[in-house]
Amino acid sequence: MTENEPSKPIDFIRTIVAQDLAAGKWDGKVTTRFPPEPNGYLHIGHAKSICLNFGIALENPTGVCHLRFDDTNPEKEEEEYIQAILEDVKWLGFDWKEKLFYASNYFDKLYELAEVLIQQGDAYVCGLSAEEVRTYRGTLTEPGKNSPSRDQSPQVNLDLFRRMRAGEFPDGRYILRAKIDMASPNINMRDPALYRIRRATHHQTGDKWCIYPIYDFTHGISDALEGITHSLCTLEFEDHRPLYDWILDRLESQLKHHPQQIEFSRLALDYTVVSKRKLITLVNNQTVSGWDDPRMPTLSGLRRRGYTPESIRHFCSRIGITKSPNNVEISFLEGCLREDLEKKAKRAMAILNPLKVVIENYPEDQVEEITAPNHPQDPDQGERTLFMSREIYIDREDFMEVAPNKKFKRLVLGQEVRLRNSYVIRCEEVIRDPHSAEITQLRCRYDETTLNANPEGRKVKGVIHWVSASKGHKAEIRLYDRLFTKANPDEVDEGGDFTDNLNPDSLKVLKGCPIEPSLSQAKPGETFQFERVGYFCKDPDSTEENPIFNRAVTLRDSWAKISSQGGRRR
RNA sequence: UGGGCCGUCGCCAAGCGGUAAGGCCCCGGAUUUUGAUUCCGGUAUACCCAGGUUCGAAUCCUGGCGGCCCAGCCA
Repeated sequence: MTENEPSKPIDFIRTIVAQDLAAGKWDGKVTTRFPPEPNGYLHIGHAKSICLNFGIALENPTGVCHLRFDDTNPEKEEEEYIQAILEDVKWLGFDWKEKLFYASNYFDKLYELAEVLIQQGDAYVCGLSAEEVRTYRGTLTEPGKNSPSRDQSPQVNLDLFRRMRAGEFPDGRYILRAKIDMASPNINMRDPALYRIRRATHHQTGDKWCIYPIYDFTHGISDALEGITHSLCTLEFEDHRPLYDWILDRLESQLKHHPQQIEFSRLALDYTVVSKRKLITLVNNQTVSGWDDPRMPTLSGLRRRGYTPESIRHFCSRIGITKSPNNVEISFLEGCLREDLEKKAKRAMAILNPLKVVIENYPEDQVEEITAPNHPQDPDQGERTLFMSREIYIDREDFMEVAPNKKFKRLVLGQEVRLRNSYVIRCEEVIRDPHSAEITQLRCRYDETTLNANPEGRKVKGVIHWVSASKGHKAEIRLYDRLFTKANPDEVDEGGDFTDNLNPDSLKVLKGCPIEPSLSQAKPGETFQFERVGYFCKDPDSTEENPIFNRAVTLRDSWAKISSQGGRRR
């Protein structure tokens, strides 16, 4: 599944893996894992991690990558998310084979190891309230204070812990804590919590447990139990590595395996948010239609928008893996999609903003079938049939009564233009609504010698797209724009939040857009290039009567650049 | 502020003491029945700053500056 880039990117993590392999470390094995918590849908940031972990496994003969649900917080997790995550990883193109795990698979073992820690004097049951624990922890600059429970004997701790498990205490009454150092400059080492009492039904283990282990305790042990060699995570866990190592060191006699945790920077995309907390807010506020709204940076949203797995994998490969802030421009992602779709998407014509054109010298009842290639550079993609008729629609943007400048090469009153895959027409007259003065129709004439042939003695430089008025179908077209108006949505005034920067125009719905008939056979999820406009993906909400197309991304538009420079010279 | 991490072109990113890869963007130009694609060509005397070591520093040393993360019984 590696992308065939000219220069294969070898990052610092792959370098470490290669060195370990060369040194014969880990018995020549490399085992990674992708450990999502099922508390939301996967997004583009997860794709980076998935491509890294599964990518490394694929690149090495002994490589294996596990998919493990980090499901230690039943209050926030749901089965629905598990199914969505499984589907998204598969869709992205990766296969965990039989290596599907849940941290909850290890709850018995985890409990047993917690008792070992207690017996070794490395953990104790603390009776402080949540608020007290916070106060005792100290601050960034001041050391914390020892809990009164800190020096209880292992016997007392063991008894209390067993009673915690047995359900003798209410939620929050006690926690199990590691006994490390309340004065550590690293706050994560100030006797962190290992287990809490929480009477919540777990999506995998039901009501078997009323105590649940915390991430720091669970993660490293799960890694060790699965024989993970390289435990890759994002930078915010750098401060947790001493704890990861501390736990595995204390349990060395039990586990006999100590993976290496390596951190890399998480992905940040501009003009969007990549944080499950914020994404779930957008879903709950109904700012978007759901996790798979095409404006969402979730994998399901991108899929519905028209993104291909290849384009996302290529994107992940291009941004690389480092520890420096990975603030990537959204246009970079868009470029990856264009690049992929340029090769793959069949071409078609659709009119977003229709203007009727009547070709006066075209026979009233005549309809010509024109065969056009589905892809101009790739004959293997086949052909489709276009229908030429007396009345057609063109895009309003492709006509101007008077050319604004000499560079304008679309249709102008009194001038000629080529209809894509069809004839050259000349605009003879502009019909306006007598009241509004709005242009309602163009009267044109066509040159019947110009089908698949250039006209004699003159050059027609412009080509515009069109759809037959009588034979064309109608569709709903949804135009998407960035979800936020600021590159960094978190840049807000005092007291505000990221939703203040929502883009009110992130979705525009166009109805009754003329589309060429061949498009009606499209299947949901199929992507086309609407020539001269952009790439569009058929939405699953489409019906027979109302096909819906989502704009994945526009075509690059150098004319927009020129025309927006307005009166500026050159 | 204590601790951890980061700072090379607008963005991503190579580089690991020998005189700044590549990709995206951008700017020219060619071809084009998509102002798309494709194809040519151009773009950091410069590596956060200041000193120092060295024949030679983005790479080593010292000191600054800037940014990100941590005070959940979340992950």
